[in-house]
Amino acid sequence: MEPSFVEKRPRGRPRKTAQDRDDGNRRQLLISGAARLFRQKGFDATSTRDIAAEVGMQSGSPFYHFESKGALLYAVMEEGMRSAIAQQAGELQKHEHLRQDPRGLLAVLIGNHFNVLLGPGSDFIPVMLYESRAITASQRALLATLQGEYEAPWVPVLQALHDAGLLRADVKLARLMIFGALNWSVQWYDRRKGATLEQLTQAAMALFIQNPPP
Amino acid sequence: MEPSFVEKRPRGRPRKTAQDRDDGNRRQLLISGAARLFRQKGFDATSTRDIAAEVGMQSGSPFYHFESKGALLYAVMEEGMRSAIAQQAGELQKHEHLRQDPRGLLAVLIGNHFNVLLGPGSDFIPVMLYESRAITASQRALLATLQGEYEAPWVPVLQALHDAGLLRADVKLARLMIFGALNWSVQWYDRRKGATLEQLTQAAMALFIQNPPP
DNA sequence: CCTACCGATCGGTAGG
DNA sequence: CCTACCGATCGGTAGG
Repeated sequence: MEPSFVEKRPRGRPRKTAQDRDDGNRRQLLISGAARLFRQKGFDATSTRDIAAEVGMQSGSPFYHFESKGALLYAVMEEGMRSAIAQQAGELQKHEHLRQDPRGLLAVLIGNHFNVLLGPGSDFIPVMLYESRAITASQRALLATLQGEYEAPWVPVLQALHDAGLLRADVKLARLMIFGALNWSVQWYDRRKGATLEQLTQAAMALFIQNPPP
Repeated sequence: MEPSFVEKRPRGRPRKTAQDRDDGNRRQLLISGAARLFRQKGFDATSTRDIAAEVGMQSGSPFYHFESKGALLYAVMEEGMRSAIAQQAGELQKHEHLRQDPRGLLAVLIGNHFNVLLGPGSDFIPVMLYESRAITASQRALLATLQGEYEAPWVPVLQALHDAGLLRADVKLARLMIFGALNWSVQWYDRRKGATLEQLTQAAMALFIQNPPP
């Protein structure tokens, strides 16, 4: 039998080095640890003690970096949105040659969105999607601005597809339903089995987009 | 100024009559009150005291009817599924003349699903969709059986549409994405403004179903 | 960032 | 079904 007072963390708490004092290092660690737990167990079911333990801190220490548990949740969401916006912009730039091909552009947007939702390190946006009840109205308003920024490139693409007869539904409702179809994948997609993200993208395109008229 | 000790509920607690002792009456009241609050605030953010107050009981009394808060949540979900299954079966029977028309059948299924999600008294299924993290694995397995029962009529309809060239995506992925598109409406649909459920159904049909080949 | 702690709330129960 | 209550947990803080 091991004595019960052995430390669970190897070598006790992390050593303090000059690096550690480097401002936002620990703060970032808290944000990503919180994102992981919020996604796994939900916001309410995750205690600030859980989060502290996840990153090797004592129970009161998260409050040195964040005013409140809610502020930490909001930080997760905001960081998720900002990085998703940047990632999407990068993909669009990489495929700039598709500028006149709304079909190809939609495939790029959908593929990237699946990556944001289900790819590696993809805890932030699912948390934002499924925990928005837990933030304040003014935080929700701030996030809505970022969401508008994220959705902005989709609008002309969907409109062009509509005009070309490749997307028959009302553009606004189509956008809401397409995002629903994609966002829901968080509930059922299993990385280890089933389709790849590319196959998901192809299926989505086949589902939403009409056969080009001959 | 009104004195602050006035009772908020008219006439104090409800009188005990022979009706009230009628077994499942209070139990049902608890289930639907809990459904309303779970949907509004989420499972974790709703206390059993909130639920008791919602139906005019004292704080300990819900536990006379349910073993635990979790059992009450499960009761909400199971009742939601059973009633959705029954409602769907009724709609299909009412439109039996569409037996050879998979397009028409899908419109019936989608229209009914929007009603289950967004229609009057529609708290149960949204709770089931968005609080499944809070139930046990064996409860989840029981619900999965009911969900399979609910989805069963969709499968041959989608397969027939696929065979007819009206649905191009892989049938299983199409089903998952269609449910996603519909279920997500819980997050954005506002009964007071925007489209009717019929318009939603039409938009969904236009989005998913190809133009019939000439 | 840790230690030690507080007040509030919560799910649940005994006893009637 | 109510009254009175318990133990546990939680978000958060003072003081170092």
